[in-house]
This record gives sequence, C-alpha cells and structure tokens, in this order.
Amino acid sequence: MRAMEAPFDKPIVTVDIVPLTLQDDRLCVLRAVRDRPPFAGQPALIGGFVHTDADMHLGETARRVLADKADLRDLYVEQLSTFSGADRDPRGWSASVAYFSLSPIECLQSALLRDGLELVRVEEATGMPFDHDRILDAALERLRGKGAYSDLPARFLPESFTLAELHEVYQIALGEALNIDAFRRKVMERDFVEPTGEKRRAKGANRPAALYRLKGESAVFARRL
Amino acid sequence: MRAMEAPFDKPIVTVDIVPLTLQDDRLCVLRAVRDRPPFAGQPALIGGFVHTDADMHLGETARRVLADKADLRDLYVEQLSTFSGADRDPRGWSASVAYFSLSPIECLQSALLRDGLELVRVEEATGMPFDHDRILDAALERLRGKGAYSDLPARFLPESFTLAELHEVYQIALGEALNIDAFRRKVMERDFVEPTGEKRRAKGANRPAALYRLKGESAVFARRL
DNA sequence: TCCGATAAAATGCAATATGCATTTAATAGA
DNA sequence: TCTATTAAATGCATATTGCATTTTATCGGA
Repeated sequence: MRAMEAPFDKPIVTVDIVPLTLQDDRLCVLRAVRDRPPFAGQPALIGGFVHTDADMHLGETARRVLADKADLRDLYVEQLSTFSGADRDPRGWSASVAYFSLSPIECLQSALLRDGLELVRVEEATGMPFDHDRILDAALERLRGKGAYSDLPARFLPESFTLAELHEVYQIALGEALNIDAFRRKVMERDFVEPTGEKRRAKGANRPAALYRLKGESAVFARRL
Repeated sequence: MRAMEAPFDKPIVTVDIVPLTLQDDRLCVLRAVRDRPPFAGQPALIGGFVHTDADMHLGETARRVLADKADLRDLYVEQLSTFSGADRDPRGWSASVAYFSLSPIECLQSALLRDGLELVRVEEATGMPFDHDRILDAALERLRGKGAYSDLPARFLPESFTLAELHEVYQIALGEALNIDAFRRKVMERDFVEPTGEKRRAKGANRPAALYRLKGESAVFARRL
C-alpha cells in the first residue's frame, strides 16, 4: 500500500508563450533575450512563473507575463500543450504550460520598442534554450492543423479585412496555395465573416474590396477551408 | 523592477486521465470512487500527483497512475489540456494536466475487476468533483474534432478490424452518420490501414470481411473522413 | 451438390462540388 | 469619357460524393 499521497517535491510550474505574427507575409515569432540565468543573454520564448497569489488560473499567468515582459495586452491567446520533465530546466523538475498568440504586427509595436525583444522569422528561431524549439514547432503544427478547419488564421488580421487578405493569411498559415475562388465560395457559405459595409480605400485606381469582420466567437468548422 | 523571480508558492501539480472505451456501441468512461479526501466516496476521473523522483515527465506520470490505480498498461494515451486555478482543488492552487486514453473494452478488463472502478456512459458521468466534468467534456470534444481528420477513433478497436467496424467506431466518435461507401473509398485512398491478409470468421453464412490494421504511427490526414 | 440467404465489396451513375478561365463591376486618374 | 487595374461574379469542364444496384464469398439446408 502507498502512504498518504502528499505532493513531496512539487515541480516548478511556468508558462511559455509563442507570440506569432506576420511580417512581409512571413510567419514570425517574438523572442526575448533572457536577462537572468539560466541561459542569460540567449533569446528564448517569453515565459514566467505562476504567481499563485496574483493569478486565478494559468490563462491569467500567460496574460500577466505578456503584459509584464512585453507590454502586450488583448492578444488572441490559446493554450497549446504542456511540456514537462526532470531535465528540461536546470532549476529542477518543471512543467511549462505553453500558450501561443496570434496578432497583426501592429499589436506588437509596444513590445518591439523594448530592449531585448526581437521579431524573427520562425525558420530562423532555432537554437533556443530549454525545449523552446520544440514548443515553437508544436505551435506551428497547431496553426497548420487547426487553421485548416477554423478561423484561427484570421487572428493575424486586424478587425476588418478584405477577402484577398484573408486568403493570403490562410495560405501562409497552412503553408500551401489555396484556390482563391473556392476559398471565396467557402468563406461565404461557412459564413463566419460578415461584411462591415465599408470598402477598402484602394491605393491604385481600381475597384475597392469589401471589408469583413469575424462573426461571433472563435469558430471551428466541420470541413477544411 | 521585479525582484528575483523565485517560485514562492508552487502550485500542486497533478494528472487526471479520461479513459474512454466503447461498450455496446456507446462511449463510456472509466471512473474511480475516491478512497481519500477531498471528495472521498465520490466517483471521479483517475488522477494522481507527479512524483518528481519517479517520473521523467508528465506522460510517465499518466502511465504510472493508470498502472497503479487501475492496473492498466499499454493503452493509447494522449495529452489533452491543462486545467488550473486557485479554486479547482480544495488543497490549494493546482494545475492538472489532463490526458485521455482510447482502448477496446477488453483492455480495461483488469481495471473493471478492481473495487471502486466503474465504467459509465459518458452522458451519465456528470456531477464529478473538481472540474472533472469539464475535463470529460474537453476529451469528448477533442475526440469529435480530431476524429474527423485522423485515425484517432481506430484506437477503440483491437489490432485488427473490419472496415464495417472501423466505420461504426468513426460514427460513434463523431456522433454522426457517415456514408459507408464514401467512408470505404476514403479509408482506402488515405491509406492509413493495411490488410492483414486474414478474413473475419463470420458468425452467419455470408461473405467474410477482410481484416485490416493501422499502418505506421498515429496518422493525421489533411481532410475529413 | 446446388440453391437460398446474407453480408461484404465493387460498380454505375446522377447530383454536387471544385478548379480554372472568362466576364462584369467599381474605382482613380489621364 | 476613356483606360488601367483589381474585385467579384459567372460559366463550364472535370472531379468528387451519395446512393442504388450488382457481384462476390460464404454457410447451411434441401
């Protein structure tokens, strides 16, 4: 028989965040140069400890860490997965609950003004400490997978956008070309966007595009876009 | 400036498991009547604390807990999501990493012999302590979602199975009728199963069905089945 | 041994959806 | 008002899907 199952040695609990955005039609991730050990001086994902006195749950930890360390608020944030192990952190047995965020690059401006924060293309964001490379890979895989049957990629766009922009963002998120006409038809019939009624002030002399916004909350569709 | 970010109060870290199976073509979950506080005497998901001395990572915690508390080994286990909060566990601020398992009911026999372990239909598994109702809901939603574009539902079947059985299991997992011919065609073209070469010893007097097994590891397809 | 019943699996075909090319619409500026 | 340009709609050939029918494999009984 086992004795009273008390939590003898508790693991360290942290949150790590993968803030994704698009810059020049390329997937980029925000990293922070670590300002303390372990791995001081190396760029890594933005992370922090749970504060049991301040955070009601881990989602709040993620938002607090984003606000404190990168001056970021009101991003679209989703839980990704939990990474754990005796060896992943030199400070001891740790569990890190990973989150990812999607936002237009404009929403990251405040972060980019800070020292030690950098935006790099995801292909170049390798060699990070801990298991942060794996966490980034998991986030990209989730984006590809869930992007195929949900409105997730639309979170890269500002509140209103054109169908052409939506199309582009889906192609980048899924990493493959999508027929624009079929895309148009499907977006319309799945009807997860609604027209704002406004039109895009075009730069050139040509027909302006109608603007749309996401309808309701985080839609997940039955079939692939 | 913030002081050295030491993990003052660490949260409790546990694992909770949602063992799913099919009994008479119905989705069922294995529950354990709690043998100690909190909530002693109430049926709940199978869970336990991380043992930092014994577990290399949380996946091992999940497997150890399944083996210790339900005598279960070699199930298909997947991480679901992490549930956390100051209030979810009366013992204190806690983070529970939830896992779910899928298996044919035969693989649960050893568990069902144990006192305090019960198999109930998922619709009837409500009123559990902690946030276990929510965890179960999340597992069912994941099954429905991921089942639509992966081989996940096949994990309810033994190693070899007929196409009719595979079809049935997908229908139950997704909770909707699927055209059998379209299903056949797709299973064939996605080619995630391979014939074992054997045929099902039929009970009645009729053509025997060919037997198949899953090919390779956990396939995820581009499109919905 | 051969026929009937039964379920698996293949086949045929109409209805639907998709990919691609073409046409029409809307705008600014010449 | 004409032109260039991009958005959006339309038309149509082709591919995919849903459903009904046919063929195949098997057992058991006449």
